[in-house]
Amino acid sequence: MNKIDIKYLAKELNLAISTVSRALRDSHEISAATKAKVFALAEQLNYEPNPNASGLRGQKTKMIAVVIPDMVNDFFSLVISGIEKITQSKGYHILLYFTHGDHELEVSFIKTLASGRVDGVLLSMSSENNNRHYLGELEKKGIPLVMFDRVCDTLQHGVKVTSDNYESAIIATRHLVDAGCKKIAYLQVPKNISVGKVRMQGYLDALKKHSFQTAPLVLESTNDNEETFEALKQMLLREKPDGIFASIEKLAVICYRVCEKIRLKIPEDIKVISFSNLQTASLLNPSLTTITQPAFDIGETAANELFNLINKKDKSLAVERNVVLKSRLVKGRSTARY
Amino acid sequence: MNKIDIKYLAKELNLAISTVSRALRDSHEISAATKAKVFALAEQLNYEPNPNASGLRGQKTKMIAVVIPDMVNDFFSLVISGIEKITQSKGYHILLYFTHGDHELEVSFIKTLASGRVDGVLLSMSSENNNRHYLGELEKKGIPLVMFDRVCDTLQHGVKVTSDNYESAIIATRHLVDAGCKKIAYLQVPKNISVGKVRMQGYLDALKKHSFQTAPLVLESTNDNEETFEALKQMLLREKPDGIFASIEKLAVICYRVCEKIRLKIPEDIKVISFSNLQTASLLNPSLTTITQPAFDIGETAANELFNLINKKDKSLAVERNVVLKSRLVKGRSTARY
DNA sequence: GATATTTACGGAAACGTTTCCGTGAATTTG
DNA sequence: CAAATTCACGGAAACGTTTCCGTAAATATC
Repeated sequence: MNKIDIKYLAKELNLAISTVSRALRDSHEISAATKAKVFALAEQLNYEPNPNASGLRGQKTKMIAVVIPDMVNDFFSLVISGIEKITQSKGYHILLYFTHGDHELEVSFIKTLASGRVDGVLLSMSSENNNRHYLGELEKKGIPLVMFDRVCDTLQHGVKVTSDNYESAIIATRHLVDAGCKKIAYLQVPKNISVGKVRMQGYLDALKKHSFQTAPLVLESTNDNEETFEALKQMLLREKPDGIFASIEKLAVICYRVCEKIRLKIPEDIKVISFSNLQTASLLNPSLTTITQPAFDIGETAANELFNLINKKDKSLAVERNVVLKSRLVKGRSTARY
Repeated sequence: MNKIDIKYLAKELNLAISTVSRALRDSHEISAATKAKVFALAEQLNYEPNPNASGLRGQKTKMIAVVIPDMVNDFFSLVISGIEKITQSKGYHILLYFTHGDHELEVSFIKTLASGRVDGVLLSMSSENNNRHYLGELEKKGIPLVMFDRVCDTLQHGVKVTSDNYESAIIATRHLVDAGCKKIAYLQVPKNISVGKVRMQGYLDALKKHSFQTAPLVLESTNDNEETFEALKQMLLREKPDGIFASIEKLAVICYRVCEKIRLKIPEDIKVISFSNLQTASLLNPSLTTITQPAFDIGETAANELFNLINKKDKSLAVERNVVLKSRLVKGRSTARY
C-alpha cells in the first residue's frame, strides 16, 4: 500500500533521489550498473512517474487537446482516429472537448487550456465569424495551435490543415451537370462557417462555367432539423430542382427523408450529391454519391504538424502554413443517369 | 509576458499567497472585501490556476479517462457524447484512449493511468477472456473504475453499466421467427467478449422456445472483414438460412454486401436484424431492423456512476453494482413480411 | 473585565519530479 | 607527476498550488 515514488526507490537502493531520476531518464552521467538496478526495481514495483509532478517541474504535460464541435457524424470520428494514431506513437495523451457549436464554450475551453494543461491544441472551430482574440491567449503562453477543417480564414499566421473544398465543390456541381441536371440547388450549412462559404463559392463558380442555369438556388439551413426539413420540402415543391448539392452529410440525410415524404424518386426525379464521410453511403437507398474528405488523413496531418510546432526550438509561432488535402468523388446511384 | 500565478496576484495585492489561494476557492475565512479584490484582479489578468500544481498538491486532477476499443461505429461516438455531457457539467476533462482491440495496449494504458493522471476511469474492454489482474492496479491506488457495455463478467466487485443484451437477443430472434423465418443464423462477434456470449445465449434460448428450428447456426467472424465476407458468403450459399441475426453492426453491413453480391434479396429471400446504433439505418437499402442500444444513456449513466465513486468519502471500492438499460427494437424493411 | 472564541490573514511545509550546482575519485593530458 | 578533465553521484532548489499551524485583533462568553 506504500506509494512508490522516486523517493521510495532511492531509499530502497541506497541512492540519491537525483540519481534515480537520472537513471530512469537514461542520463549519460549514470553508470550502466546503477541504471540496471534502478530499472529492475522500477519494473518490479510497477513504478509509474507522477505526471503532475513532472508536468509542474518540466512544463510539459505530454497531452494535447482536441477541440471539435461534436461527434454526430463520421467525419470527426475519423479525424480523431487519425490523431490518435500519431499521439499513440509519440506517447502523448488526448484531451477531448466538444463545443456543441457554442462560441462562448469554445472561448472558455481555450482559455483554460492556456493555463498549461496541454502542450498543444488541435482546433476545429465552432463558428468562424466571431472575434478570434481568444486564440492569442495560447500564443501568449507559447502553446502551439493547429486548426483543421473549420479554420479561421481571417487569421493570417498559424498552421491550418484543410481539404480542397472549393475544387471539390466545383467537381460535385459539374458531376450533377454531367448527370443531366438543369436546375441545381445548394444546401448551405447552418452557421456561417468558412467551409460552407468556400464550398458555396465553388458551387456558384461551377454553375457559371459549366451550366446553363441562370440563377443559383441556395437554401440556408438551421440547426433545427425539423425546421430544415420543412424548408427543404417547401423549396423542392416550389422550385422543383432536379439536382441537390448538400454541403454536409446531415443535409443529405434530411434530403433523403424529404424526398421519401413527397415521393420524389432519387435519381429519377432528382439527383443528390453530398459532402460526406458516411461509411454506409454505398448501402443507402439509393447509394449516395459523395465527396469524401480524407478525414483520417486530416487527423494524422494535423497531429504531425502540431508535434512539429511542439518540438520546435524557437517558439516563434509566426509560421504560416496551409496544408490542403484532396477529397475524392465516390459515385453512387443517387446521381446516376437513368 | 509575466506569468500570472498566485504569487504574482499576492504581490500585486499586498496579500499572502495563502490568502489569495483561499479567496479564489471562496474560503469562509476570507472577508468579502478581500475576496472581491482578488476575484477582480484574477478576472482582469485572466488568471487560470495551474492544473499540474493543484493536481500534485491535492491529488485530484479533474480528469477522467475513457478507454474504448475504437470509434469505427456510432455506438462509441454516442457513448462519448453522453459522457461528455456529464463531465462538462461537472467541470471535468476527458482523456481518450483507443485500445484497438489490443489487450496488451489496454493493460499498459491502465497501468499508466494508475499513476495519478486521472481521478477515475471509464472502460469498455477490448477482450474479456484475458486475465484482469491489471485492474487491481487502479483499485490499489484508489482510482475508481466503471465498466460499460463490454464489461468483465468474471469480476465480482465493481460498477458495470450495460444494456439488456440477453433479453434483446431473445426479442430479436423472436422477431425473425414472427416474420416467418424457419432457419435463423447468428453472426458472432470476433473476440470472445461477454456481450457476444450473452447475445448468443439469448439467440439459442429463443430458438428453443419460439422456433421449430432444430439446430442453431452460428458463424464466428474474425477481425478480417474480407475473410468474414467470404465465410458468410459460403455459409449463405451452403446453409441457405432465411434469417440473419447480426450481433454487431459491422456484420450486418457485411451481410448486406454479401447479399448484394450473391443476389439475395432482403427481405424477400432472407431477413436481417442487427444490434446497431447506425443513425442512417432507416435509410439503408432496405432499411435495417435494429436492436438499438441506449448508447448516449449508457455514457451518461456510466459517467454519473463514476462521479458517485469519485465523490464517495470512504474509498471502499467493494461496492458491486449492475446497471442495465433497455435497448429498443426499431423495425425496418429488412425483416418485413412480404 | 478576564477568558474563550471567532475572524482574517501570514508563514511555511508538502505534493513528486527535474535540474542546477557541487564534489570526491578516477582518468586523461602535457 | 601536477594539472585538467571526466565520471558518477549527492544535495538542494524550484515548479505553483493547497493546507496545516500560528497569531494578532476583534468579538463573544460568563
